[in-house]
Amino acid sequence: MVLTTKGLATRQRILEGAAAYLRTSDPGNATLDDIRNVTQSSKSQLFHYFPGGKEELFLAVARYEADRVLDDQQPHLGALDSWAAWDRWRKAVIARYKAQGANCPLASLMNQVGSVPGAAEVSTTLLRQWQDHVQRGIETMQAKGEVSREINARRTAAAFIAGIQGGVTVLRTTGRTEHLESILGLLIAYLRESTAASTRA
Amino acid sequence: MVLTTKGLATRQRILEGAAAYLRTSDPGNATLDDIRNVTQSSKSQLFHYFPGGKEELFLAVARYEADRVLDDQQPHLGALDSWAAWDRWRKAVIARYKAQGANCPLASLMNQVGSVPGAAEVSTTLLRQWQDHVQRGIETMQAKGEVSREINARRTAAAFIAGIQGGVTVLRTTGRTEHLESILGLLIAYLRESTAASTRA
DNA sequence: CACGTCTTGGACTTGTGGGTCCAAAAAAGG
DNA sequence: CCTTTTTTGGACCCACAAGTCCAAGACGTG
Repeated sequence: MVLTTKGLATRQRILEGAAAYLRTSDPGNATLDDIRNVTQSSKSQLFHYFPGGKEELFLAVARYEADRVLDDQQPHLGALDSWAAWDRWRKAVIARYKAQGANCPLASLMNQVGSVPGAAEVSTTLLRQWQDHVQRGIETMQAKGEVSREINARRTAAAFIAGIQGGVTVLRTTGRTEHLESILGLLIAYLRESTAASTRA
Repeated sequence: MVLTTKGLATRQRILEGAAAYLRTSDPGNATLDDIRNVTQSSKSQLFHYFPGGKEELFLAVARYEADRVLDDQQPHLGALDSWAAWDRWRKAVIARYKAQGANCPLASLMNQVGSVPGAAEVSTTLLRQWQDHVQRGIETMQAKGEVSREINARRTAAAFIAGIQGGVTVLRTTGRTEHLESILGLLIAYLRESTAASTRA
């Protein structure tokens, strides 16, 4: 399939329109007709630009959204080199998910891991990149002597990822940000207190 | 609707069969015909015992599964009164979810929070009960002087819930228990180290 | 302008799955 | 037993949504 400028524009319009729509409604119940309406396109356009149909389109949206997740945490996530930076990052994460509320496109994606092939790969990649950033942040703090060297950076970064995911899950379920704020605060406190704790070990 | 003994038995057969089936397959794609096959029942039986149709049946399954979640953590969860007890609980949680793997009935339930009315109530109730148990455990340890009184039991219990949820989410997505083990270990370590930390505060 | 390719509209097909209905079988009850 | 109520089987209906198809429109190129 060769695409002209016009074709690419249409494809992009569909992709972004679909992403925006899926962000405001349960992807599980979304239909191609919904996408068609919201993107002002026809059935043939949908299948022309996404020959794999619904599955291909939704996966493309998932990839698109996965990029946004990390972007929304920048520049903080990429430079966790002081407690102030960690704090800004914490607030950015909370703000992002508070604004997003009950509609987490990535969460819906993860639910399709079982049914849609490529979904596992997309979400696993995202989680890994996310975790890598946090791990680098911890290691940076260790290099500066702000975090004990006894902390296992990789394992602790994994805990951060789990904590955030869970906080978001609870937020999506109950509508309260309390859990997310609590776990993030606790994890950072754990890091900060590690220097003192390490003198006891 | 008045049910005889036989009727109740049939209803129960459907409920448990559906629960077992939904545990081994993505509830999002499950159909009433699937349930019909696996429970050896007819359409009329399904609608006779669950007049609300699919929604009512699935919600009943959700309630049924929600009870199992806490039961599977007993008796440990109900008596978090020593570090050994916390450790047994930790292992029970990990074992439960490791065995369950990618199919978490509750997770699927939470995804329907948006679309199915009663779903939010069921999962919120479960999370609250779960959190209450943990909170009581923390308070018990505080009473015994094993955990610093400066720890906010409620907030920390919330962090545990978020951590576990997230660990399970990652497990469902990637198939690895690493994150769940990491966050649980970290949270308990945080509690244990709090006594020492409080002497600094 | 003419030709081929890319793009688009939308009618149509097809499969599927939730839900309805009725008549027959089985119990319960007197 | 006979009547009434509950239980059951499964054919049927209907709506909806994914995907197909073709003809027409737009656009670039020689």
